Amino acid sequence: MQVKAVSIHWFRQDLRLEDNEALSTACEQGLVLPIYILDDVNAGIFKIGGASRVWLHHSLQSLNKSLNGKLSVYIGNPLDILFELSQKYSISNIYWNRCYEPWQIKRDTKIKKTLIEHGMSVNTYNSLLLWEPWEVLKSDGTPYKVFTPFYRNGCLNSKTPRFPLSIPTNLSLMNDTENHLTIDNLNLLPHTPWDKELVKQYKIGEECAKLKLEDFIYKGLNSYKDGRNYPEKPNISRLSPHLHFGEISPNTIWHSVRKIGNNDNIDTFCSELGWREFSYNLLYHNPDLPTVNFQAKFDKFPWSIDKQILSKWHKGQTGIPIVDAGMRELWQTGFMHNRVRMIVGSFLIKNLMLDWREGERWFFNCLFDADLASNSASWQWIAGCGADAAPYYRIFNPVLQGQKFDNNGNYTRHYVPELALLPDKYLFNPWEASEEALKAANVKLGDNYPNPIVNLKLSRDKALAAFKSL
DNA sequence: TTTTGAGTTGTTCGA
DNA sequence: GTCGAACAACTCAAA
Repeated sequence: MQVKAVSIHWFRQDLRLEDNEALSTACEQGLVLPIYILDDVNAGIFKIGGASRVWLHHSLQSLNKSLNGKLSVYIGNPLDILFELSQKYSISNIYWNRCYEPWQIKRDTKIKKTLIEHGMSVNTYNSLLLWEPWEVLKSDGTPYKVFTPFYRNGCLNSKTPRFPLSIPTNLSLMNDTENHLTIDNLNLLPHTPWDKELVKQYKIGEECAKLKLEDFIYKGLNSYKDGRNYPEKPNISRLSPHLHFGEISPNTIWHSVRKIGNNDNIDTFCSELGWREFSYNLLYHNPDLPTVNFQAKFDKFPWSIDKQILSKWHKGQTGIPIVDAGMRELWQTGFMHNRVRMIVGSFLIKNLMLDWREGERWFFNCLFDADLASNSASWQWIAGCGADAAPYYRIFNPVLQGQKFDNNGNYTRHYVPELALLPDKYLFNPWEASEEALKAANVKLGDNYPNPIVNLKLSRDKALAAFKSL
C-alpha cells in the first residue's frame, strides 16, 4: 500500500529547518512532501537575477541534503503544480510561509482561494519578517513614512518578535517519486561558468548561515556601530544573502543578539534589521516602489540617458577609485559593502545623473543578497525620491568618503590594483597627482587607469541645481 | 485641529 | 586645523 503524505510544505524564501513555522506545524500533522517551485512565470520582470540564481542553486542543494534527499523540485506555475500534486497523492493540507513581494502576494492569494474552493486547507505563517507589514501602522491606521517612529514606536513598542522554533524532531518526509526533475535541471547555474570563482568565497546553506552569525557575534559585533562603516573591517555580518533566502530567520538573528544584552553596537545592529522591516513595510503598502518614485515630484527629474557612461559604471571604469573598487567588488564577489553601496549609488545619481532604476536593476542582477524590498527602498533613499530620503544636497564626495572610510586604502588597492603603488594622498584622486607621483606608481591615466568620466565638482553643482528646481 | 519637535549614513564655506 | 552654520524649508508623527 502506498504511504500517503498528510501535507505539502512549499519551500520559498524559507530554505531552512530551524525556526520554520509552516514546516514545524506541517510535521506535527504527520508525513510531509517538501517541494520547491521555480516560478519565473508569475514573477514577470521581478524574476530573480543571475547571481541570486547561483546562490539559490547551492542553497537548494544544501536544503535537500538536510531533508535526506527528499526535496522535490519543479518549474512552472505553482497553482497547477500544487493542484496536481494534491490530486496525485490525495493531499489536502498545504503549508507555506508568507512572501511579501507584490507579485507573490497576488499569486499566493489566488492559489489559496482556488485550493480552498477545492476543499483543501491552506496554512500560512510568517517566517520572513519580525513584524507583519499590516500590523505596524500609525495610530490612525496608515503606514509610517519615517524610519525612526516606524522602528521605535511601530516595532520596538509592539510585541516582541517570536522566539525561534527548534528544528522539527518529528521530520517524516516523502518525495514525489514520479517527478524526475533535479535541482540541476532548474538551470539556475549560468552556461558560461562565471559563478565558480564567486561561489568559492562563500559557504551556502542553513548550517553555514548559523556559523556565520556566531562568528559575527564573536568577532564583529563588539565594534559594529563604528566598524560597519569601514569596508575593510570585519565588523559586518554578511548575513544578507542567507537572510534573503531564509537560510536563517530574522528571529534567530534578533534573539541571538538580544540575549547578549544592551549596548550601542547591539542596538545599531538590530536597527539594521529594522531597516529591512521598514523596506518590506514600504513595499507592502506601496507595490510600485520598485518602479515608481515614492515622491511624485521626482517624476519630472531630467535624468540623463547615456549607455556608455552607464556601462563604465557597471564595469568599475569610472576613473573614481572608490567607486570602481565598489563596482568591481560587486562583480567579483556578488556583494558590496553597504558604505560603498551608498557611494556608488550617490555617484550614479548625483554625479552621472543617471536614473536610480538603472542602478537598482544592476544591483538586482549582480547581488547575491538581491531583495526586491531592500533594493528598491535603498535606491529610492539614495536618489532622494524615497521615504525618509537623504536630502538632495547630501551628495557624497567619493574622494572624501574614500579618505575617511578606507583610510589605509586597503579596500581600494585590493579591487583597483593598478593604483596600488600610489601613496594614500592620491589614491582616491589620482587626477590630482603630479606627473612624477603617477610615474613612480606606474599609473598612466587614460591608459592603464581611466581619467574620471565626470568632473566631481561641476557635476555636483549641476545635480544640486537640478534637484533644487524640483 | 493645531502645534510642536524631529528627521540614518554629507559637504562646503568661512570664521 | 577646527568648528558651526548653511544647504532650504518640508513633511511627518504624535501630543
